[in-house]
Amino acid sequence: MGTACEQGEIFQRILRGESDGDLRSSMKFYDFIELQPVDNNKFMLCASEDKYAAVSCREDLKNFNRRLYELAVKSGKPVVGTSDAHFLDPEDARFRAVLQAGQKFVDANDQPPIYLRTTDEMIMEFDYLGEDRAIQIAVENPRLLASSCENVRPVPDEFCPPSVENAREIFENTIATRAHQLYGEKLPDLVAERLKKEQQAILGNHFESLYVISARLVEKSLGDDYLVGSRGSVGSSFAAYLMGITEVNPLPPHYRCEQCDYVEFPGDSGNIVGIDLEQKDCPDCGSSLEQDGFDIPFEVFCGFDGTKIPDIDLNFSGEYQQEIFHYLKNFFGEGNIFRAGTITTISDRTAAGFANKYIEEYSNTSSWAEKERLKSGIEGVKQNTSQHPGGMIVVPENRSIYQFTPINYPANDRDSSFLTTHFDYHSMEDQLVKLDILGHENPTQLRHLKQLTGIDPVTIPLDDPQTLQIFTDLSSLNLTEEELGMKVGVLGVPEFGTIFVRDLVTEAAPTSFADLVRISGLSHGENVWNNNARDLIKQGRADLTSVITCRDDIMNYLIKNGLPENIAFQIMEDVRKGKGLKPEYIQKMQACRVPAWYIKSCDKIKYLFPKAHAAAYVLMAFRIAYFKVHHPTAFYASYLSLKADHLSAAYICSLSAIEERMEQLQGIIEQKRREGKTEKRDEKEYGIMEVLREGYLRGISVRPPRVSKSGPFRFRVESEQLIRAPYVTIEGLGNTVAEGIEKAFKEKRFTSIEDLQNRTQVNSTVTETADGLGFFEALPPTENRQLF
DNA sequence: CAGTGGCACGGGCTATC
DNA sequence: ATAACGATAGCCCGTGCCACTG
Ligand SMILES: Nc1nc2c(ncn2[C@H]2C[C@H](O)[C@@H](COP(=O)(O)OP(=O)(O)OP(=O)(O)O)O2)c(=O)[nH]1
Ligand SMILES: [Mg+2]
Ligand SMILES: [Zn+2]
Repeated sequence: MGTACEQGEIFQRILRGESDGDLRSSMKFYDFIELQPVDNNKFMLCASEDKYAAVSCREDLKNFNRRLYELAVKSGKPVVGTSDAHFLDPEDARFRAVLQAGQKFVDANDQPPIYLRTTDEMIMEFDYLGEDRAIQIAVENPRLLASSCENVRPVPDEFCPPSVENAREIFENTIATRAHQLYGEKLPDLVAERLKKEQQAILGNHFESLYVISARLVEKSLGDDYLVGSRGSVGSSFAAYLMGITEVNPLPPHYRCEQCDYVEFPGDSGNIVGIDLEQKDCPDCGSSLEQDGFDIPFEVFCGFDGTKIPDIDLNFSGEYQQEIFHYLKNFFGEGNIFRAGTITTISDRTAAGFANKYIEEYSNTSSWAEKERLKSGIEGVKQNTSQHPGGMIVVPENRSIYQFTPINYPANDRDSSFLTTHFDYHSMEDQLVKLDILGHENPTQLRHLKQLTGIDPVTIPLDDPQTLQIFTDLSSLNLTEEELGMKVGVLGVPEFGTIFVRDLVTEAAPTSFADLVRISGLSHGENVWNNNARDLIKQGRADLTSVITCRDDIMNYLIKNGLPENIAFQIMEDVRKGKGLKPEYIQKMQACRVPAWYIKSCDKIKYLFPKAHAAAYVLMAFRIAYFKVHHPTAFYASYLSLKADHLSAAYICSLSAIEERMEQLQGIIEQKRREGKTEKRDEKEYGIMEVLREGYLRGISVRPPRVSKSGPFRFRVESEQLIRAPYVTIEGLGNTVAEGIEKAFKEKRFTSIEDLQNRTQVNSTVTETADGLGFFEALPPTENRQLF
């Protein structure tokens, strides 16, 4: 425990003029006394505060240090020279100034010289105490201090998995029972071998508890009638499939009989997934066979040698995420579950803003290079802490969170029901396990669709031809390309509806479920489709089945070409993280006659899905698409009530309002893009409007609920002819001023739209439409909002 | 009725899966 | 390098409004 700088207790006492005796007794608490260079305290000479009034020259500052030294010696405490370093080199003071200017400090340019002194510099700083003492302070005592510290390892380095009672038994029993349920009394060799391999790896790496608790979470959610979406690489695990953690079956495409034990792996069905197999009846009992299997290697999840520590990802309904958090906390206990924290840094835009501001206020340079220098100098500086989207860290019973990280309330909110780790989870990922409990809207939407139609999403036929057709043309939607302005009917289908994916779908022309999985892979990550697969297909060098569409493609292909398994795996991992290919890997690939285009393709990819994730997402997308084709009203209703909770009634009733809004949004989006803004709310709203518009074109009657007011509109005319329409609560619509203003407009209380705009003080842009008014701005969202 | 503290909302930026 | 990965969410700040206070 050292005495710190002039803000520390001891120095403050000196400034207050305390006696030697008092100072010495205060010093007892500390292990060593710090002396800092006098220039560190130079600011006192011209500071206006009272406590510095008596400090008038450098000699005064030296005298402070002389006195500290004497008292320390008398108290038997070692004196250590410290520089109070806030930056490394003197010239780095500029970066600190930029940071402070950005945070509205005044006089940011007045920086004390708090850089790291070299030994020689440090000796010089204390020469007024005499050379021997200076050396003692700068060299000998710091060494003494360092040597008195034992060798400590602040954080354990071994893997500390949580333990769930009987986890091994539960794990083994569950997968065995379920395997026999699905694949019969005697498991086919392929199934048995896969299970054995996974079981060994999972138990060997102490992962069974994570499987068991994940299964429990899914069970809990399903029990509360909230379906769970699969996600992540865990769909590569057959054991996970058997435990209900994922609905992705990683076995090769196969048939299986629900009524008897018949199982068939047709083999060599390379380009398709189980869903695409031709339908057929059980040769043993005649009932219609089930088809499944996406053909995914377990190693994508776990690696070959057990060094990869995977996580388990789950998509819960956003509405239900908190519920699961609490369930997890109750399961492991308050002190064992923490939400992972994240650390916000000063990044591109903020750094640029700070640099600009600094230059504007403190410097007159117009040099682009200097601006970039200042910007890059502050990039990456920690700014704030925040909450991880869904990462929950599990601390085993025999450990304490403090062995790994401090913890804190998110955003200093003491009412928060969760604490977050102060360090991000990467600092403890090799020690503790993390469950990724993400919130997503798909499960919520499917839940609504189930409620609206009575159809259970899991029963939806995944080979429904009309649903598959929307990825080709608009025939299933009874629309024309002219009407809709696009060739395919994927608007509103999750992760398929954006212009980029629409064009991709159009170009790639999928004809099977397997193709959809490929497209899902191709449409996520930079340089997977554009500048890559797309060109290769155009040039005829490859086709949809041979380009790289997901991580697994790479690993499988390289192993097939004769690369060692672990190298193939490592290359896959580097590629999926966008690291490009190391020269040694390129050599190895060339040695195995991997074609140049393939190597280049790997090298360009910036991010790549695992097939398991693509499959999981296509399953969800396909079901939502099924509703879109066969139950359109329910589809648009569920979509809009989830996504468009900001639309006012008048807006929803008018096609012209929608189209005008779309036009307006395009302008805003374009401008933001030009300015390099990162905010995407307008783009999101545009996407919603596209779906809304499509609903109209399909003749769907999308109407707001009949508004039953919870009270009369408060609507009054102020003396200065300013109409105020305070928020009123309308059941089902939440708080809105829209209705009241529209009513006033219809009563001709405004002379024009401009008049309305001027006198209502509504922030929205208002336009007149055929059937009312359009309000183009977000209104307060409400809970439990039902539009239909 | 001026002053003020607090809240809601929109917008900007960042993190993460 | 060519426009394009999609989705979800948290935190902070400025602004405007409102209720409360004295
Ligand atoms: N579109 C998109 N999806 C992502 C991105 N990062 C992650 N995801 C999705 C796909 C992942 O499979 C899923 C889970 O993310 P994880 O970080 O857990 O990685 P993943 O499970 O794929 O691999 P892992 O075995 O956990 O290392 O979330 C991304 O940058 N873009
Ligand atoms: Mg994962
Ligand atoms: Zn049968």
